[in-house]
Amino acid sequence: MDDLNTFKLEQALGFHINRVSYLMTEEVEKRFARAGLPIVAQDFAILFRLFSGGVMSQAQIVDLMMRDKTTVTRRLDGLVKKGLIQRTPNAEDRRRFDIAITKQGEGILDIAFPIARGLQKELVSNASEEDKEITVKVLRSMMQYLMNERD
Amino acid sequence: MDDLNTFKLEQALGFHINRVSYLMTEEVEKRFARAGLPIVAQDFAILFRLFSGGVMSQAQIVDLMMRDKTTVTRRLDGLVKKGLIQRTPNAEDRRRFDIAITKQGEGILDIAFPIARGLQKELVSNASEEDKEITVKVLRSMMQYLMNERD
DNA sequence: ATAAAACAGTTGTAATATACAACTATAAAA
DNA sequence: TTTTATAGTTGTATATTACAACTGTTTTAT
Repeated sequence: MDDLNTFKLEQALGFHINRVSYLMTEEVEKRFARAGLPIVAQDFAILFRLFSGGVMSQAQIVDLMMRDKTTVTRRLDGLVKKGLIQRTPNAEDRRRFDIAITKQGEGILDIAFPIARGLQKELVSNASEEDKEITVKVLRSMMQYLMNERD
Repeated sequence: MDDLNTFKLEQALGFHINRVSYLMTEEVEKRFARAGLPIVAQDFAILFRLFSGGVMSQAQIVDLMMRDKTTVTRRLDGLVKKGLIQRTPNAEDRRRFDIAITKQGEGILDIAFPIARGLQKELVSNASEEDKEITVKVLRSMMQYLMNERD
């Protein structure tokens, strides 16, 4: 079951996780586009974090996104250009910017959130509460292991 | 629980799936690189499919990878250049190529497979057999839903 | 039988995503 | 006060991806 000759991809957890992740992102972005929203999934994640968590530094967003700071700089540039977030110099530390979602960004989020949330619900509509909880539990423990491996 | 103001990302299934997918790919590629393997996760998937499924056309690989045919052409170009697969003109249909893994490709797969499989096992080492099965079941139903949405 | 449509694959090109190296400016530590 | 660390940007390079347009081949329709 576990060697190269007998292993079946179709029953491997990792295979399913990657595929669902890919398809889910593709589908939510298709729906965003259909609704005329000028954002991709990553943008949505940033906007949502800023909405719930409030003002953040770019370094904090780097941690959340797990991308290089230069990558984050440029993605935030894009969101600023679209008017969805704003950079304000931080008062205490003049190296920093405070990144905040704008009213316009909130307007986008108001439309994007039900779309993303709706897809999620559709996807697990035939799974029991218990099964969903178990799935999250398993995924969370995988995540924790991977985060430890990371540093 | 389900509106923009009260929703918690940390208990959302979609969030975990995306994050685990990202971290898992990153980690397996780090381990491939450490072992001196000249492949990324996508290459591994192709090599593995060719090994288990035998010779395929590029169109079949397109379906498996869920990428545009031009993208697949170029990724296969890379694998041919590395000597890990080979293209042979198909005998019956002269538009087609038969794509096959080479001896050298199998050599790489012999090293890559235990690495990928080992990581998978580490990741779910503290989950029960039952919980793993439930997780695969949930993911598979999500996948099916998304595949239906697709066309 | 032949014209039209579909299919398999490639090439040109452009967009997007990503990060490393090197940099500026500022703050914290020695 | 000198050194080191932090926050963020810019230059540059690479990888991934796909659309449009193309060639050649096979299948379908007329």
